[in-house]
Amino acid sequence: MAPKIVDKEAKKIEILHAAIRVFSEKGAAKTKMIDIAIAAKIGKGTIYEYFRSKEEVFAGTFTLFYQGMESMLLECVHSTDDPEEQLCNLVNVSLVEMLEHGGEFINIMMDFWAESVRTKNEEIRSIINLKKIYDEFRALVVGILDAGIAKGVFRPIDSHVMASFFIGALDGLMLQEIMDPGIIDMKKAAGTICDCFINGIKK
Amino acid sequence: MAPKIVDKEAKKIEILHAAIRVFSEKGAAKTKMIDIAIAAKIGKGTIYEYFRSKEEVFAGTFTLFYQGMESMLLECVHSTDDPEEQLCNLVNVSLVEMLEHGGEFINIMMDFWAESVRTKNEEIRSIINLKKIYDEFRALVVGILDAGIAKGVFRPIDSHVMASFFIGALDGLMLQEIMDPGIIDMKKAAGTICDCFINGIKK
Amino acid sequence: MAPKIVDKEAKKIEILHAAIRVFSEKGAAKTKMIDIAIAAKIGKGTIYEYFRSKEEVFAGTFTLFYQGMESMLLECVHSTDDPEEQLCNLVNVSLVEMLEHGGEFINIMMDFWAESVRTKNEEIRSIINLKKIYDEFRALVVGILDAGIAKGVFRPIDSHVMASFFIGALDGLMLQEIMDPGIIDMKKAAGTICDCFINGIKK
Amino acid sequence: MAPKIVDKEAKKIEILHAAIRVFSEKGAAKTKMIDIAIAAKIGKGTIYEYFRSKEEVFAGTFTLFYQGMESMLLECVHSTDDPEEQLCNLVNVSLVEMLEHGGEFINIMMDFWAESVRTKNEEIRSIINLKKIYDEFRALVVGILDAGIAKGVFRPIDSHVMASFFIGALDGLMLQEIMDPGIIDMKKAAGTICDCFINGIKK
DNA sequence: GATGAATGAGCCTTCATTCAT
DNA sequence: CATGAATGAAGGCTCATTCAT
Repeated sequence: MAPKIVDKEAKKIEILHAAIRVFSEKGAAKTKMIDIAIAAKIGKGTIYEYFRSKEEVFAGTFTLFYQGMESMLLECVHSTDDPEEQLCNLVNVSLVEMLEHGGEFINIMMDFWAESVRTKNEEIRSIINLKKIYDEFRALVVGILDAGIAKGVFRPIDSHVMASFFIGALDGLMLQEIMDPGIIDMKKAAGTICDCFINGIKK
Repeated sequence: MAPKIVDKEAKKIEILHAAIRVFSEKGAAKTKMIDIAIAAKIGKGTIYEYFRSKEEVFAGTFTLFYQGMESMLLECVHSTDDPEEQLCNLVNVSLVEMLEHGGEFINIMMDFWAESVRTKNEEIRSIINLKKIYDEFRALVVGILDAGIAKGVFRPIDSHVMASFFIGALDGLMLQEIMDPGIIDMKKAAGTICDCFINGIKK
Repeated sequence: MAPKIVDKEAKKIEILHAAIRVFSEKGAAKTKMIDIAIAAKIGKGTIYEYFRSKEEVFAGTFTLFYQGMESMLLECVHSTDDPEEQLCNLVNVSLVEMLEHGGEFINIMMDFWAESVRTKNEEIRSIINLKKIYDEFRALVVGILDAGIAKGVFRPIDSHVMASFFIGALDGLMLQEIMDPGIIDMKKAAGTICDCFINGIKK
Repeated sequence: MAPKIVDKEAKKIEILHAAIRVFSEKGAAKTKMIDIAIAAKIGKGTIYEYFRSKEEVFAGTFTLFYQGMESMLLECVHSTDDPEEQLCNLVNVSLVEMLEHGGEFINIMMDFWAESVRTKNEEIRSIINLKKIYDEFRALVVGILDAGIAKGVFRPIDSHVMASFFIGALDGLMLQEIMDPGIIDMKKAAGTICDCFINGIKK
């Protein structure tokens, strides 16, 4: 029984990874179930053994994405106590690592954004809840900034606005990278931005 | 003859505005031609008197958007010679004005991003050419930064990376505003960001 | 008043000739009202000043066709009393003259055939009544053949079957000419066929 | 695997037969996909599992028709060496057998003629290539006639014109039968025509 | 009268989902 | 369990017809 469940779960993840590949390439709206099936090397009907609908597959990819992102971010923050270093870690992880290890997620993110804003399906809305996730992300950064301010490392800036700005910059850079892959030297950008951002708020 | 042309063109624009409203609300993929027709208070078939296909309507909304944006940005830059002021103008226009006067465009922008990256239709690709538009936008900001560096107002930072960062931050902030309207006090944010950004690169 | 009516009638005929051109080229089913309007160099709506529907235009072209054909055939027969000559005249008129002066009719005839067999519209059926027309045509030929038999010029063949054969051959040759224009040297064919046909039934 | 292929192919043929029934009754242009689906007792979408478009279904019916006709004609010719008998066989097969066993084909033939002449779709044109088929048919008859002339059975007539005449007569007779079913006693007609035709060219 | 902009019924086609094997 | 053949709801688009000018 137990191994069965594990297998079921493993296959589900497999399908989700296939789905991510296709969503990322074609966009969720233009992806057909058969595309996912082919990418997962299974039959079209099999998907429905693991998911009730296309929307549920989409929601599944989001959950997978979110789990990965969350652990990445927390790791960044927990690896040090220095606010400056924490921010730099976030920049590096977001820009460099994400592009390298999860290029597909970046592309699919556009669909998450769009779906998150517009879906009327309450179940989906509760899963692809980017409002909440951005809130959490902002809270994380606000925490770092406030700690820095408290330590006297940063100027007493408005940490909420600043966090939004910080997160926005990361998203916006990724967006440009998506629109025109290679246009931005991400390693260089990460360095410059850390530098500039810290500079802008340092006491 | 002349009034006829004006009327035809005016109706086209009217339809595009209706389309923008619907695209922005439902997303382009989930928008049906009948939705646009109803929003424009015309018959379904009438749209095809002005556009050859749904895709062409979508491309039309983009062109409308782009024209508005372009003139806005150029206005910002031409109104002064001071690099600092120019950057602040861009921030203000992007965040404050755009949200106020073009809330719909912000929403529809997600569809432009997605379509721009993924469409295989060459004609559409040549119209919704965000790669080119971002290039131009970056060039504009690079010009400002380089002027500031030349004047000795800014540190000798990598202006291309900096421009990407700057533009990214604006996009990213709008994105957060879309995800969660009202979460960011845009007027305040604009001020803080001008301040912080200039601070970060000022000599 | 009188000239008005003449004008109306003249314009109707003009439109019908335009319609014939287009029907003949594209086929009735694939012809659009706008095609006819353009061919007639009038506005789309104007057609409806003269005809109630596309079907009525189609029926009109048929009537025009039928009138022309009928007078042609009768002329053939009335120009001589000799049965052999009458048959040869029919052959010549059908193959040579028709192709030369009414190539368009030949093409459109396929649509008359098809519509005649299949229309369920009783009004149309009563106009495009090829059953009746072929009956008349057969009766005409049967008359010639019977006259020839009575005169002792022809063998006592079954004149009804023979007439069908005769008419069939003319239609069938035109059909081949339509499928592959130029494949048949019609002048030569007319001669050979007169010769052969007469030979086959001559005493 | 093998049985699967057979089944798929069998169902395709089944659909084609249903399509032929409907095309033949309503005409290809006025036939809707749903009509074919109902005639085949399947769902509308199922047709698209076997054919890519309505046009392809139409082309399929033609191929079915052509295969049947070709084997029929060749059989006629191969069953004997006597040119006279070969011609009579052709007459009999065309008129009697075809009407009895393929009445539907006769009706649909009008659509083949029309489509063959007018389609601009190159793929369809290459399938419904009546020009080629009539060429082959004429060549077949020319061969018989030339053999008869060589044997001294037939007069030295122009065999190409004669073949066109012969084939034309068969088509033309079927056409009259379509226009007015039963008007022609085909068995009698076949006999009379064999007789007359042979008589007309016999030495 | 003549026109062409407007209309919506109707059709082809797609694709998510079902279900018999 | 896995599959893919079957399905029909749904949507983009066409075009005959209407009607205000």
